[in-house]
Amino acid sequence: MSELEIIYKALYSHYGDLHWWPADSAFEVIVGAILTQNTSWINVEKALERFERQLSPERILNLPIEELQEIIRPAGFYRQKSQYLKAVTEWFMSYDCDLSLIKKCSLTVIRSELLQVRGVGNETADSILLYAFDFPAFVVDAYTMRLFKRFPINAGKTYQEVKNYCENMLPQDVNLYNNFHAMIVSNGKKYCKKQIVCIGCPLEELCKKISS
DNA sequence: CGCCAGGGCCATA
DNA sequence: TATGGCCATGGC
Repeated sequence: MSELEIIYKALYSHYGDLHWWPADSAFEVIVGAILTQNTSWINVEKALERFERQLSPERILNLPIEELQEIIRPAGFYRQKSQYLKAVTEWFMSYDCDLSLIKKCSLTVIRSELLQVRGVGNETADSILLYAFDFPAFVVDAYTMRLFKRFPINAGKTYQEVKNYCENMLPQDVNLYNNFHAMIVSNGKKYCKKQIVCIGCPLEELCKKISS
């Protein structure tokens, strides 16, 4: 069993299935993925609530940029993110907002298209692929990097290296990728911010074993 | 008061 | 390829 699978099992025995992403629709996942860039989720929730149950591609495109900025202000970086939201929504509209149409395409095609959208980088693209469209795209984020550095797992230095390492090491399973990232984030918010071995962390025993 | 949060863009070397 | 500055709010 690989180190990754060992970590997964340790986390899973504690967290179980988290059923991410916390959103009511694929489009809300897309919006949330933009808004949460370098931003705490609690602030993203505040911004999402300010749409007052009226979050649709049409509305995002029709809203004057100033009004959109005012709505998403609590999520920070609101000037750039308002532009990003309009850009990614335009891309979504190019598929007529049709999920089945998007899912018929290959992961590679959709990923490269997303990466050409302003404001969509590696992590945002993979988050959208995995959590909005159910593609087997492993999501790497700051928590993942930190976690691997702590153990340590030499998965690589760049985003692509770490992503490829994980995808090659694990079965390409949407549900596995979904819950793995969800658990890494959930655990990372609480533990292992500074110390290598954190008391109470589900990975505590594993940390001790590896560091010894 | 300072630090950071579920990044990405851009300029520079 | 690899740094560094910048963006902005809210919690601690």
